[in-house]
Amino acid sequence: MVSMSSATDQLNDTHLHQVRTRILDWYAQNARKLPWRQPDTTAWGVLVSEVMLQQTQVARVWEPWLAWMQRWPGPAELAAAEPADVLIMWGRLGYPRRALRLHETAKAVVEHHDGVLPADPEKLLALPGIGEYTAAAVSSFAFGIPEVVIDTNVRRVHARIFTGDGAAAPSLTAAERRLAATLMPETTTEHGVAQANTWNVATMELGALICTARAPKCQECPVLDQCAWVAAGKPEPTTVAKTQSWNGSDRQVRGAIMGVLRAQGAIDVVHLQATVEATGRLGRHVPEDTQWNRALNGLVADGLATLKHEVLALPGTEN
DNA sequence: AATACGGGGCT
DNA sequence: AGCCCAGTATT
Repeated sequence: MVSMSSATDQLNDTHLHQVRTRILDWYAQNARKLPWRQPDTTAWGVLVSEVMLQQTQVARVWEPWLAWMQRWPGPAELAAAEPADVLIMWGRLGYPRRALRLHETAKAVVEHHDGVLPADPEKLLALPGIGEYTAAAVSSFAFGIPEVVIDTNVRRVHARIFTGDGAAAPSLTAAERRLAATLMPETTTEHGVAQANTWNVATMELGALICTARAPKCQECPVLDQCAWVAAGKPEPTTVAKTQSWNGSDRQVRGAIMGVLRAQGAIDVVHLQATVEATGRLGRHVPEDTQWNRALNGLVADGLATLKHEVLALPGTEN
């Protein structure tokens, strides 16, 4: 394993320039024509795509993004929507709290930014559901501000090419931020700024299409002969992220309840029992009372479900 | 620094 | 049966 400091030490201008050029050229030839990359996409549309893409793959976001933008083209339209409709429209994208945060952001943009999404990454960061990655991504992709964009793809690509590791560390480190900043093209000219923004998306694209987490397509990689990880014989990653269990988890139960609520066309839990009985079952996993109540109370507390009337009997909770 | 938080697709 | 995914917020 090569340490981060020695990796940056061996970065000479020629090597870095070649890596940049090859990845930028590769992107020019291989970029996917994603709907949110169309030139007429608004900054708001870019934000919507980025929020949907948080922990959700491109293939699953494609159609929902199109339908969403058709229904709510801008922050004003979304701000005027009912939270229940927003959650139902979110569908099965996962992590439905993202939909709620996006709705809150739309309202904040209307209220505090004259209905115009700000370009400043710090202002974006202050909006709900927008963190370090999304703020930088929207600034760079939608507004052409050369922020350093670091997502899971970028981290893996940098780790392999420059550090020689098969995978990035479990969480983003200061060393990774420094390296990523060092790798950005100079932004002293207008052309440099444009190149820096393309560098951001090109590195992400390389990670998504070629330098994938499992079974990377190294034979098709434009920087195969400049990759520190390949040069080291592609050693297996030392750190393996532990996977969170799913079967029987609260998340599974919460997700199943949300599925029933979407199917009934309303997020109020008053009719939940009737819906569950009418549709047969909640899912494969039948929760115990305590877990059912914990999940339901959690959803209500999170604003993902509403309790407009007192619920007299929930499935399995009648005494 | 750890943990909670969906859901589906791929190996 | 794991592993992974254009992360964020909370503890």
